[in-house]
Amino acid sequence: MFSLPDEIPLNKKNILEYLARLIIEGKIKTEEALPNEIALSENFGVSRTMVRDILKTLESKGFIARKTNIGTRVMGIHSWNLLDEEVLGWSCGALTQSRFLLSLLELRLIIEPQAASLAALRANDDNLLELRHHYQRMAESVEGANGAEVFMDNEADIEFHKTIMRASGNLFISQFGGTIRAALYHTIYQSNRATKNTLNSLEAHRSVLEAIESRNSQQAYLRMAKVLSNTIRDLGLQTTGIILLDQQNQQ
Amino acid sequence: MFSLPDEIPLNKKNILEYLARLIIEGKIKTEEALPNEIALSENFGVSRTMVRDILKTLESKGFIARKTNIGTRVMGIHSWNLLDEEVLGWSCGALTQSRFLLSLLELRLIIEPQAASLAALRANDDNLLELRHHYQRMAESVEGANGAEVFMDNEADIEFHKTIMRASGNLFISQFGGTIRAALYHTIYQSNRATKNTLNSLEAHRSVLEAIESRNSQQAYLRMAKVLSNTIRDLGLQTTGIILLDQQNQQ
DNA sequence: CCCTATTATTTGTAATACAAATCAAGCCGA
DNA sequence: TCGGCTTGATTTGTATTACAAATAATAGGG
Repeated sequence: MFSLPDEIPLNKKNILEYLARLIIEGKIKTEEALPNEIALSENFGVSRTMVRDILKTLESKGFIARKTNIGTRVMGIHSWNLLDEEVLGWSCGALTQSRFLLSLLELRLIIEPQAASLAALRANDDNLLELRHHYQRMAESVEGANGAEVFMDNEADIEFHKTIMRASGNLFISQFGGTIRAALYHTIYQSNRATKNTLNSLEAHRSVLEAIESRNSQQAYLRMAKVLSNTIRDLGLQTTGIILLDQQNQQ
Repeated sequence: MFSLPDEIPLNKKNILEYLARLIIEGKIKTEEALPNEIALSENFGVSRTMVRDILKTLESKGFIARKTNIGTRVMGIHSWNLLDEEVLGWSCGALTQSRFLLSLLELRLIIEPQAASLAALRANDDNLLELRHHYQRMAESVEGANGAEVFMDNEADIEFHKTIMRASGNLFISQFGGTIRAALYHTIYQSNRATKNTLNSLEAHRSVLEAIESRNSQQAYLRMAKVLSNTIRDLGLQTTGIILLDQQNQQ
């Protein structure tokens, strides 16, 4: 019934990911029932304890629902806990790009400029120090590269954005850090930027940093919006319907 | 060591909530270690199986981390999965109001106007029908009440907001529906609105509905922002640092 | 034909045993 | 004395078995 590729060991993590991907990819359709726990344990050759553990995790991520004597039924995408880091990671590769990636970029475009604005008002000295540190790492990685292939330290990039969200002082916005990590990973995978774009991107990040350091919230907002717009443009996508304050409308 | 009030039966759900609240309220501090599984099972008088089940749930919600031979240590608030509906529900009562509630309202102010804008562009006929239905229920509940005490159907209110988020067509924004439910619950608990405010609120909701129905995204954005601003004002709070397009800046 | 009781199936809980990981202490040798 | 290795103890992780509880399906009686 179910079987993992031979080279993959049958541990909890792998079986979990295998089943999750089957659901995400639609191999197991919504409302369909999974075999009962004993059948699954025999199928995978693991104990029922482990099967239950895996099912419990799938349940907590919103993939399935369980009831006594009903069994396990698969839930639709609207029940999935997409903001969960693992779920997001699995989904990135699987879900047919456009809608998913676009939703993610829209979310960033909504959240991150506001996060930058709040950070400009609320960041403490540690936040500012850390932010500058991450920027330095990005800058050094670009300088260190030779002219031919420009390399940007993606980890530093991710941490830069995460730090801003933490510095926003908003308990909920801080939570999106993990979400962004997966997003950037996927983004970077798709867009192998040209030299010029990388340099532009670095410059754009620097402008955000400086706006926050100088406590100018509106400028931080606008510049972060610019960073994201560039990313979206580089990916050859476009977002419609997000209302952004722009340069002309500055108060 | 740990003990629930006598009147509460010792089932999984109750022990889970009990431990979660201890952590949220700070009775068990961050980085502190919990007793091992056997000790806990003896303490509560349940099997180790159940204790493990509970701990696994706490882990999935970000409250604790577990390692072999290290034991279970409690994590800080930044690890908590605040967007989880249950976590949010427990937190509402426990966390010292101001920071938590303010974060929640900021999040709504960031997300919901944009959701309304997107909904104006993307809502399908079913969405519109459902939205109008929820509005009708709100209106009827107000009309049905006598002059003395005006009653607003909160469930309809919640569903109204959830429907807009679903109609936004954004996979991630849809996820905030559950978050908003808990938020409104808490909000309503605090603010026993005057008659006038209730009528104003109904009117404000109607204006959002009409903007979405007429596919005017910017108007939907502005009017939703108004709804939320009113709520925040009625609670006697104020948000700073959120950048909103306002009437004067209409493009 | 409808209502009720029984049965069967599936998830939920318990108890026990052992495996695996990891920290700490002790030992040994250089 | 220091560093690395071995050994043991502790704690979580996995497996097995048995039984409880919930509920759908079936059979039986009026």
